[in-house]
Amino acid sequence: MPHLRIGALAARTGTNAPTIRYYEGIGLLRPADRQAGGQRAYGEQDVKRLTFIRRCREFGFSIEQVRSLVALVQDRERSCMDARNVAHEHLLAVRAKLNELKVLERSIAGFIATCDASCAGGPGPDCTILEDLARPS
Amino acid sequence: MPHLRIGALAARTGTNAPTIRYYEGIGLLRPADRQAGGQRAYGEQDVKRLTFIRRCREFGFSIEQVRSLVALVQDRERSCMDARNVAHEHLLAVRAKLNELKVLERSIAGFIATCDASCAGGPGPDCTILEDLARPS
DNA sequence: TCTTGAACCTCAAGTTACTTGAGGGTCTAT
DNA sequence: ATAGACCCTCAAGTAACTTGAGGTTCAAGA
Repeated sequence: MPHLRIGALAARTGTNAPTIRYYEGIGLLRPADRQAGGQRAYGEQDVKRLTFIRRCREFGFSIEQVRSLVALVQDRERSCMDARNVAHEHLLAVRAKLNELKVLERSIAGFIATCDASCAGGPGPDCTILEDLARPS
Repeated sequence: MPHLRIGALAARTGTNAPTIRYYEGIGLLRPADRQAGGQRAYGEQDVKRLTFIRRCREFGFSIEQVRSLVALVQDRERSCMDARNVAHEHLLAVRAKLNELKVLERSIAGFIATCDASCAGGPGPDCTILEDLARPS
């Protein structure tokens, strides 16, 4: 059983050490076993758990959502359907964000196009674009 | 000259009062004039400025970016081309984020589809989806 | 004129999800 | 045995606000 120290666990999971300690602190990871000298010692189970957590975080789940997802995994009685529902709710949020960003992208691209068209010659005190941005909608 | 109090300014700009005070505190808005009783008094110029700031924030510019954009507007010498460049840099960031989100959306949708396919019958202790999420990539 | 209630004031602390820093032990290899 | 990498704890910093406590001012109705 090769046990890992915190840095190795971090490397294996795409995390870093302070974040792992932070997760332990907020109870997302169980208090780690300690070696003789007091350093944290981890096993494969911890790699799994932390990988799960990181993946969920990458998916944009909040810490609290991850917490319930972790609880779901823990509890053999409750099914993955509960997780599915959490995920579905999140999917809707992601799609909404996606739409917002698309609108945003167009707006900025439009702004730049206008700049390029009307300020092409260089600095001009008659450029009204920044003024436009300040106009109430 | 109908002067506005903070709540009216907030309403006109889609902000709220504490946020306006916060912006004043960090120097994004100039210290507001005060009425007899010490309450803040605003004019049309402030509506413009705050509208500009809010719009930039909605565009996802950071406070610091907005700060430089505001400085650009202030400075008649520098042109809108400078603003264009700030915007262009931001556009690239938005596009990157957009791509990330698209990938994310597919991942979650895939997760849900898998759930629907393999857990359709209801809770099952043999569901491996949550296990899968914990597998190292 | 008085009084209520909404809107305002300041200052401090809370939020999210971490990161960074200070000051000091432990482990491993030479 | 000693250097250097890695680890420890605890506190504070980050972004961009929001929330709360405790108190003042304003506008309108009785």
